[in-house]
Amino acid sequence: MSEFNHREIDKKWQQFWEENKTYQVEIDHSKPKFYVLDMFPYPSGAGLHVGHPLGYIASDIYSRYKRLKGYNVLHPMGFDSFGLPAEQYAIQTGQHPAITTEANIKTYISQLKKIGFSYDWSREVRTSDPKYYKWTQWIFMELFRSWYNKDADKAEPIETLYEKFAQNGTKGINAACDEDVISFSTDEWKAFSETEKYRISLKYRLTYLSEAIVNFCPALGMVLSNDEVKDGVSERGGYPVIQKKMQQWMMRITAYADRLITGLDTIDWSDSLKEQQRNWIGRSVGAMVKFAVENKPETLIEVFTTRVDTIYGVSFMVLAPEHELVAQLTTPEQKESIDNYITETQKRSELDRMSDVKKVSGAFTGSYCINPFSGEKVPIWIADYVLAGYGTGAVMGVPSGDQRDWNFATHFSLPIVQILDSQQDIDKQADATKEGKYINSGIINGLAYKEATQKLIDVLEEKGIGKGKVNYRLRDAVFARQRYWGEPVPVYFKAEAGEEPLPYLIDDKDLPLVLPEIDKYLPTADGEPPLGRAEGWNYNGNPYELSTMPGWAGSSWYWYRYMDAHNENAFASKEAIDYWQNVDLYLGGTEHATGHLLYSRFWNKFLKDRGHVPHEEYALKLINQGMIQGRSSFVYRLKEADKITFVSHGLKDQYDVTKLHVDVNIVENDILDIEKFKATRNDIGDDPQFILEDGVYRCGSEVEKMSKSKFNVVNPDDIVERYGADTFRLYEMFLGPLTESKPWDTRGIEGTYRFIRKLWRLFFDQNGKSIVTEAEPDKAELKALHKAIKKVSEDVENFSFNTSVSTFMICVNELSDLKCSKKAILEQLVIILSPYTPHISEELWEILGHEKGTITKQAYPVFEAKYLVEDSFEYPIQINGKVRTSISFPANMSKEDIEKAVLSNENVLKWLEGNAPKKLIVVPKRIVNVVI
RNA sequence: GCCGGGGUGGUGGAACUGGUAGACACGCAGGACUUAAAAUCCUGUGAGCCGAAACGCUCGUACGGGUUCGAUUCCCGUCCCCGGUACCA
Repeated sequence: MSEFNHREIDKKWQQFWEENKTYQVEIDHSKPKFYVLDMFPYPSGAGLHVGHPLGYIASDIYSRYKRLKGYNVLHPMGFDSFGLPAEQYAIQTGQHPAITTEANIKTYISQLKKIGFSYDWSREVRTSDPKYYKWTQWIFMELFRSWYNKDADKAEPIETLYEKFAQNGTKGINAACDEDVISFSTDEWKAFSETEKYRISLKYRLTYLSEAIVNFCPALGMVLSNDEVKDGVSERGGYPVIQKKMQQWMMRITAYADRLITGLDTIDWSDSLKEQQRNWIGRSVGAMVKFAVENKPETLIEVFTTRVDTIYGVSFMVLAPEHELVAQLTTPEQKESIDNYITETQKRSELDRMSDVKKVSGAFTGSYCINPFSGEKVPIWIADYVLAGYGTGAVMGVPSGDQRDWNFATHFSLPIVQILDSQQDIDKQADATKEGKYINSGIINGLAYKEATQKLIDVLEEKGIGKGKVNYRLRDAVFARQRYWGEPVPVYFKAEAGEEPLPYLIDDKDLPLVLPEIDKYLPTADGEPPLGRAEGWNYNGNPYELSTMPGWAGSSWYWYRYMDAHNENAFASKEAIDYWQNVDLYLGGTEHATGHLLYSRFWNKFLKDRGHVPHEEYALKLINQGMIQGRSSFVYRLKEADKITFVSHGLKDQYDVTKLHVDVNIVENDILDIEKFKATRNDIGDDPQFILEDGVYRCGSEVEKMSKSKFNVVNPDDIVERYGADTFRLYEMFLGPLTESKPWDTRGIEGTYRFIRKLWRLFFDQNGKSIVTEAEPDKAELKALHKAIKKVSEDVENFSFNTSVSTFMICVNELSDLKCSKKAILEQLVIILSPYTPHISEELWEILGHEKGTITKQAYPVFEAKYLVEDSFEYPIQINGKVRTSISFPANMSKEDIEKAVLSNENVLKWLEGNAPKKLIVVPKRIVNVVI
């Protein structure tokens, strides 16, 4: 083989691995286990682009490295195959989402296989497979069958709650539950009917029904995701969208808020990601205070505040426009303005409401409430910066201490009261200080922050008008989608005579509840979700729930399914879970920080509580890979010309032009392939003109998100076909640090391609004759090799794959300069390369005379320090911070001796010009600085 | 807006714990080989300055300050870009 042929080599080894089931893994108690997990992809219709495999390549390198280090590595792949895009496609084309999904998965698998990943494909899972979602439904049922006992700080079977009710009624119950639970005694409990007991229990379960606000599009009759809403109208059709309350299944994730925070201290995830989760959960310590409405002492407005100490500074009360008391509090004179304001608010999404802080808006209800401490009358307003879903949906306005309140008060001419003697310039802006002593503050006058807060909370609790409370920004998760392409909720509704229907779980033996066939994927005429179209969609005559589960359901437990992917009796066998335990390394994007990565931790903690899994946290280490952006190319079209004319990038400033995206696949090194351009575009006329520079058409470029509409999508298949899987793998790693986002630029791949060919030439001469020798390596060769072993091992452990590719390049350059083709060196080089370049490493391993396919069974080489010892170091010598000369000293020379030697060095003395050094800094093995 | 991340040559990036900024690679320029091309190899390549050359000098890690003998690295402020913002996955 004179030139290395990547097509043949890739094919040969991919086939070999498949036939020999090289990467299939079984429970093996003789080896330590290691579980490397990739976030599984949603199989979109566009297929993989070069950005997707970045994390997969990194995790594959790590997996292969760990195997060479003697671990039994579980490295699986699957598909998160329920989701909105397949459904939208189904709505447009009538094609069943299962069919498009199946086709997309096929494409994904073939694309992934071409890159040579060491996945155990026998364990592949798909969330939309009934055999899989049977267990998603089962976990939903387990959640429904559980309540959260705050005393035990864990989820327990609902039966234990029934027992507690039977023993003591609601006395002493400390549960995560709905706000509106009622109190009762043992006797009352016993007197309740079974249905009544059941109805009560629904308010305690970890999945429950509740009202939640959704984006509703009346014209489409659909609930839309935020993604489908653009500027207040639906993306499809451009119809108005309003915020509407709707009965929804919810998950009581807030019960786990504290454990989700404290658990972060036990896992090796990046600080920034942990910080995002902490902030998302948003634990804040404060107080709940009830304000009675003027002349209606029985009507209480509850507010949560983290600054109860500022209570004497309250000059207004603001409710969310959706707050349940708004209608009742609005006086007839104010009704019109309040109604208008509410209508306006409904048009705005939560994000708009939060983002827009410059514009102050609000409306006065006409009512007042009474400050429970000062007894003063406080006007009640509504404003959209208060969100119904956070806290109690009401805030007390303290303009002197909070900038947003200050803006509101200033805008509406409400009083601003100073409450701390240390507050400064409160006529110009709010001052949130906690320093100083309170003034104008009744019972806390003269106190400092800590005592004042304690005193106020004591009084609140004593009088029963409030209490100290921990509040979370985290809200319970909505667990229902009015969509077709998701897991059916295994619940049916049944009513006692004359009663509201109640939800009941189907029997375990009836799982999975399989998604029914329907004629269209749209809501029904009367606005029910698509499942309303399914015929016979009932359980023994009782209607099923019509919503399906959200996208995150199936991805919240999938790592367990890989452990035992085909088990029909459990989500995974006890034996499998005992062996594989949890994920040692999890790789995926940061965009999942507050979604998937939080929900999955929640489900895992729940499964732990109920004894189904062994650990509180499922992913010990998490690495977030960055995004790969696209590099878009542009052509410049003349705005005014008789014929359609494009002008080259360098000349465009001389004309009036429009910038247009052009497919990056017909551009090479920024030079446009004009013939292909003409052939592939039908919007440029028959005979477009080109104004060239240097005889070619140069395109402009910009870095943007990779997407079809920007014509900058690069398909890994094309790259693999042209350069081979190994070059592609190396280049993806070489592109930059794993965790950063960086642009794809196909040009640079030549460098890694050259590297591979250079590597090949260590084995063969131009005629394809092997030049490998059995000679003993010398010190320089061993040094080059062991330097690489050392650096690459460190880099793999630290996930610095980009610098390890550089190290390989340097090593091969050195060996090439040394004309080293010695077997002893090449063998080890090929092994350390094999996680990065598995195909060519296998090939070269065989060429070196080893049994075919045995490189995966080798031990990872260990570097030997003796080859790396430096006998001396070259010290740059700085005079006043500028390098003026350098001196070489033995490696083991003491700091004192170096100092002496420096100060007696001729060159140094010349630079000192007779000045006595003030200070001498010697940094061992680095630098010497003489300050004069 | 809020939360998190980032900003270094023409380009992607490197730089250990604060110690010679620009490793490695792309691109570009010049050269060798070749009838030619490809491939390969060699040389140069942050900006500016001095000079025949060697040597050398000044500036330079988004911007403005600060700490330090010394700052891409630490601190304060500003600008810009990316991710998330609860129904995209």
